[in-house]
Amino acid sequence: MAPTRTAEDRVLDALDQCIVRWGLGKVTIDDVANESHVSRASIYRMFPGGKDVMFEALRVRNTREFFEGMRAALLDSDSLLDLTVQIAVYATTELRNDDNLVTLLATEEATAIRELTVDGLPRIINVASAYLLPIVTAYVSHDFGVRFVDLVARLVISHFLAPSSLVDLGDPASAREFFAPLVAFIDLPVS
Amino acid sequence: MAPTRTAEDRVLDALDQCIVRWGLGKVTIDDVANESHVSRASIYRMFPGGKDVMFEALRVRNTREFFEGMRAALLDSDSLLDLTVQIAVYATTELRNDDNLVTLLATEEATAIRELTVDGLPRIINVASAYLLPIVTAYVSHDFGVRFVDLVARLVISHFLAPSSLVDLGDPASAREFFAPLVAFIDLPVS
DNA sequence: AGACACTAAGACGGCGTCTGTCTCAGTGTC
DNA sequence: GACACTGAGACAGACGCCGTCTTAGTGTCT
Repeated sequence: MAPTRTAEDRVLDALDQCIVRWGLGKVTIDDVANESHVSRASIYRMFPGGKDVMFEALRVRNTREFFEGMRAALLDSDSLLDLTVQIAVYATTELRNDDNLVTLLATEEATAIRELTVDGLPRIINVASAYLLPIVTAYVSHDFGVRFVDLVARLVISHFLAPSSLVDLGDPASAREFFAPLVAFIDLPVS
Repeated sequence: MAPTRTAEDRVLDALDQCIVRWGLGKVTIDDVANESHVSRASIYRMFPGGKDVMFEALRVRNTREFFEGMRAALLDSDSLLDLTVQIAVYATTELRNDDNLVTLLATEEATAIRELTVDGLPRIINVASAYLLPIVTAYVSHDFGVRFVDLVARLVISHFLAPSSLVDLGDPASAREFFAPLVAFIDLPVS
């Protein structure tokens, strides 16, 4: 109830609530307006383009918050492998514990999968780069870091959607075993 | 998955699922058809009149199951007061523990309240009479029993929707204290 | 085999709801 | 008083849902 919460934040919070209650496909602008106590007109002023833009804004906010939480949770690492394992384990665990996401996968599977692959993955990778590149570049070059973050993001999401019998990225030991060969050839401890 | 489950049961189960997922007001016949794997045409054949009739069928089934559960849970009683307390406590507890109902009251309050008052109460009282009259008439006449079941049903629902500071019908002692004066003048142990 | 009952699939018109844009009146701030 | 912003609501158009209907396909009887 802090008055510092912007109107946009209140609308996006309301949208989130509506999605939880009624599912992605059933939310209307009127629902969000009622829930947020912001008029429909103001919502359209806030998100020119309407529903799609508002939904995209929520996804961007959620993605940001996801990686903010990750950055706050990362401990000091002594190698790229160590850092990668921390990232993969945190991300996998968070995804598995995200009740909204799990519900979405159960009730609106097609939409949820698109959001984690074709539709949403580019944005996820962009945000991941913004948050993780400064950390990753402690071990590798910028250009390599970009490709490495891209790779890890894809692998984590893929293993979340379709768990492998060979590896559990939610388990540190298993994740380490999995990533070791991938980073071995450039894993240089920071002297 | 028992093959004995009728198509109607499967449709009503699907409807129940859809309501849980999407809320009363957002369920479409197509949702139910997909969820139940019964075609839309068959649903209309099954419930002539469409959506309203199907919803009413589910409410009837739910009400029946509620009172079947109650009848199975009732222990032998030695007086009308004792029986009344058992009924009130069971009903109140069940209502409070009904997750679907609680969710409905949180997200679609207006509809949920109508369902427990103006719209649904006549049906509830009818079913309550059908299940409880045979038991109640151990202590009182048929005509009095009808009016008594009606009275108890109204009181339980009223106290569920608007809890009183004077009495908690979920608590046996409190319920006994509350009902004692109401049944005192006709409470005749079955000699 | 043929008659019968039943179902899934989907086309159809009608209607209600949602969308996105707009106007207008009210409020608070310089 | 000028300005920026908001809520309320009208509006046309699009869309989705409803309820009915037809058609083709399946399984069960005699």
